[in-house]
Amino acid sequence: MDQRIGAGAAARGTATIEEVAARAGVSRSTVSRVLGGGDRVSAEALDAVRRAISELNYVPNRAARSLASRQTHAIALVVPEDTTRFFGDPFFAAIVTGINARLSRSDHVLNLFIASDDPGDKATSYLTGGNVDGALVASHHTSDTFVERINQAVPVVFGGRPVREHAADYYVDVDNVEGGRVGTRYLVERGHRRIATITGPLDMPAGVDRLQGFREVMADAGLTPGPAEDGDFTAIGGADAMRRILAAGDPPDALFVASDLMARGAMSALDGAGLRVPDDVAIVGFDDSPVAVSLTPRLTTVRQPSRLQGEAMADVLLARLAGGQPPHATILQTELVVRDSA
Amino acid sequence: MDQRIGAGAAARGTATIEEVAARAGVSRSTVSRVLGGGDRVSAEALDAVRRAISELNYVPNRAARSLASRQTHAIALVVPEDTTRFFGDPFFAAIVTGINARLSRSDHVLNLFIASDDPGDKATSYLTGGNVDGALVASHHTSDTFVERINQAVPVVFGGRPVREHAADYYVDVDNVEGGRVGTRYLVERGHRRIATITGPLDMPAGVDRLQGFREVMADAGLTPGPAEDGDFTAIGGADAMRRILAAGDPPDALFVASDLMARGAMSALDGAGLRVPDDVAIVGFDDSPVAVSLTPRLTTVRQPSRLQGEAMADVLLARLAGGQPPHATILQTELVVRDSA
DNA sequence: TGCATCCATGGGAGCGCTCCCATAGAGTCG
DNA sequence: CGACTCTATGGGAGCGCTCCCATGGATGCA
Repeated sequence: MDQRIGAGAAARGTATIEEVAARAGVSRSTVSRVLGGGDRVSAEALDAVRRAISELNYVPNRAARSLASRQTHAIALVVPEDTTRFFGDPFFAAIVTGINARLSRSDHVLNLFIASDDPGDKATSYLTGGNVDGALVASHHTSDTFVERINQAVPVVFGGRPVREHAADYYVDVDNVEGGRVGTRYLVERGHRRIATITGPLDMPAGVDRLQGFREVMADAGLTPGPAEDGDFTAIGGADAMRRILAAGDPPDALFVASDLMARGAMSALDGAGLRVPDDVAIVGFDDSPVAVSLTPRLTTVRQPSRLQGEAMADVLLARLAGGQPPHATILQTELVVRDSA
Repeated sequence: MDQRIGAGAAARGTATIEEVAARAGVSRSTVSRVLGGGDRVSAEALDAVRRAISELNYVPNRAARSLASRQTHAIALVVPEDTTRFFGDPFFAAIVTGINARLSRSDHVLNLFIASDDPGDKATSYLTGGNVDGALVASHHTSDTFVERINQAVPVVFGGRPVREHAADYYVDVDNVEGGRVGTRYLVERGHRRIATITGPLDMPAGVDRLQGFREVMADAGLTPGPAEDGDFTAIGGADAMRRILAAGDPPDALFVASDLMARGAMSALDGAGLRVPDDVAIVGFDDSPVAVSLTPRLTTVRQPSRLQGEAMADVLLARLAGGQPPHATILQTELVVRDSA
């Protein structure tokens, strides 16, 4: 109700640092030191302050702290324009979960920005205007100009290798080339010979790298790679790509598909064409997202540690903010999960 | 690079309000008034200030503003524990998009909180500690104790009717009962008689309400409702529910399914049982999320305006914060989208 | 013409915190 | 034992803004 707004504004009078100090019988400065980690504070003082804090249920005022320290303790999560797609993909869901998990162990808050490339955009000027300490960019497409601008204004960590990679950039990625190799190698080892692939968009490093892994293994095995069709990392795109592959004649006996979602599309297209998985066509996906086990047959897939990737992104950014020297590139390993589709 | 951190901290010296004032030849106060909406400011002053702002590329310092105004201009989006599910559902993706769209037109920022029910939880004390102006709660399950606590500390708007509805609560929901009626009525009008339903979890209002709509129409039509099985709003749950319905014997000739995701599961189970959609069993889903059109046959479904729901949630909260008197309940209408599955 | 009223404007005070410097007391060392 | 160092502590200043009140000029009305 409305009085709750009023009450909120009043109850907002959470204790201040002065009140905590008074109760603990120390000065403001000592409380501040305790808040900052408890260095240079005697054991008794530390104890008294901690007790006062919990008795008064004291929560430091972020605004005051930011103003004085010139740090915002806020981190932006910048999400590419196409939100529905972003959130609709379990891969991103896992990343966000990981970021959050790491951040909840720090005293930073996550600000969510659905970024548009609108020049003079409010969000951009907010980010470059000193209102966040750093940004996590989950864009997997061309690093639009606004990302460049943000990258110049505050420390940024990219999820996935940036499109226009710059030596100064920081990013956390999965070893997509090796993932592509692992998935393809499994198919080769199982005796498949006519192996096609459905790729991610080739303007995205993840799409390119997985395809490269596929090609390397095929070449090493002395096999001619089957068709490679772009499935756009979506279920619909995967189905379309599958139909194009089938329309080309000479159906493959196996398929390396660069995402689980696309594999789902491919499987339904295969089904429509009367082909059976894995008997007629074996399929290996990529992600090991929840959809992998929801399919029939359950999908054999290359697992990428997406949640971990989110945590690592936050980790690297936090390390940079703390003045550390984290590596520019953090590469996480993939793992094959064998189920029923291959 | 690291010097970028330093540069950032220095470049952080975005112009201050005083600098803008000096450049515009007015006082700090006048600039502040312009920032606050430009009331009580002469046309010339207004113009000069606006020009100075854009020339200096001035962005107000949020921390200082918050500290002085005792408003944080931050709004929390509280997401239930189960993140993967939350983000994995396109329904929620649409809601988040809507919230963001509305907020980007205000000067509020969105803080994302993946809430755990951990008592003494950092996030909870942050939220109740006066660090946000209000919260949007996307929980569709039991309103856990932490939500209660937040609800007492700051203005909250719920997405969906709260489980334990309280007269003082604000929420934005879809007319689920009517949606259930619309979907079922279509099936009845098409001549189907043995109509079963797959429901959402019955501890969620959306699950209960859609079922109620289904039952009402069946009763009005003088039909005996077929089995109602809980599909948990997931694809897997939908498939399981479908199998249970089939196992009960006497297969229905139509199905009202309370979400598109569950409809997808149901369709694959039907397919496994050798039954054809819509010839053997007609299906009406609920949501009209992207999966509806990705299915074969494309799903006839009850569209709910999820993006709009997100916008409305933000709208109501903003209105409350501005001291307005928005209605406690905002109910959005559904609409039948006829495609190929029924 | 005089006085009340209104408006645009300027400046002081203060939001709650951190940072820096000063200080007192306790050790340490030659 | 004096000079020095080190540690814990307190308090002033100031972060950049908003809010409130005072001011002076313009306007309205009798």
